[in-house]
Amino acid sequence: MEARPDLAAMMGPIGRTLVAMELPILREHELSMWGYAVLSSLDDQPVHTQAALAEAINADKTRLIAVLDDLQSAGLIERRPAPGDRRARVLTITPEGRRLRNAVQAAIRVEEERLLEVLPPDQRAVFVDALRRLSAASKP
Amino acid sequence: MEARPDLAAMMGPIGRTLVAMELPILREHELSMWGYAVLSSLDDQPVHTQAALAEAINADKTRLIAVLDDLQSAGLIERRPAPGDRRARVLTITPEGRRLRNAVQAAIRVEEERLLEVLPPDQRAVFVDALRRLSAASKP
DNA sequence: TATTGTTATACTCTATAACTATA
DNA sequence: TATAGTTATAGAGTATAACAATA
Repeated sequence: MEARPDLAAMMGPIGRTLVAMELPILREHELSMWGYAVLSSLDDQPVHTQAALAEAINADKTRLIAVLDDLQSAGLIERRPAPGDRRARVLTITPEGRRLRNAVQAAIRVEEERLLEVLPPDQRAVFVDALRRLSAASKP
Repeated sequence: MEARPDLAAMMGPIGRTLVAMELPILREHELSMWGYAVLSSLDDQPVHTQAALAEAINADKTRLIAVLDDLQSAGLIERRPAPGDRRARVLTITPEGRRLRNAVQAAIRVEEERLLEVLPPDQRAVFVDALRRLSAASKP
């Protein structure tokens, strides 16, 4: 067993660097971190209840409400009553929301690739693929 | 440019899984997350001011004080006045502190390796090495 | 004047409980 | 009775400001 720092001890600084890199980009687009998470989640497919969205992005459903209010009043998402259940709200991203989300993600991607440049070229794809596998296995 | 989730979006769930895995181990040894971070930092070498320790583990110096009080009264660290500067305190880990730290880290390592089993064997070392490079580059 | 450790205070984020309207 | 969304409240964690001792 080789000596190395704990995984969490290594991931902490990387995570802080990623957040510090994203915050200016988000602020430039007048979007909060949670707002961006919501847009990213809705970009894949519409969600049929706010509770489901909260669980999908690991947020508290009570905390999401102000976020959704802001996104809706900014015209980035739509909150329509669900056809079958008048309690629920169907959440969809608007074309403008998708445009904004794509712009933000593209800017973030540029910075991410810059960070990944500290890795030997043949390690980069392996690292990203490993992250994908581990995050998929960490869903619960 | 291949499509993939943001790095932060993938690291979030992994980080939560790691924390959820560590908490029971820490509780079993009656150690807080910050206490473990302090012991791990001091295990490498003594630190000559509390402020330096705070910066090393990315903590607020005011928040560290209660943590150090607990560790000291548990006999896991020593806080001695610095020879040259009577304001400062030299922080050292005790033999018992080192024993505890090693036990906790060994238990964490077992669980980490179990998580890494979702990766193809030839990806594991690459992933850990990439984490090490990225965290080293994320120090500021 | 600046720094070390400390205490006290304020603030942010998050979770808990309670309410309404539907089912 | 249970669930979706909402609101209001309480709690944990964190940062900010101010202090005494020393440099």
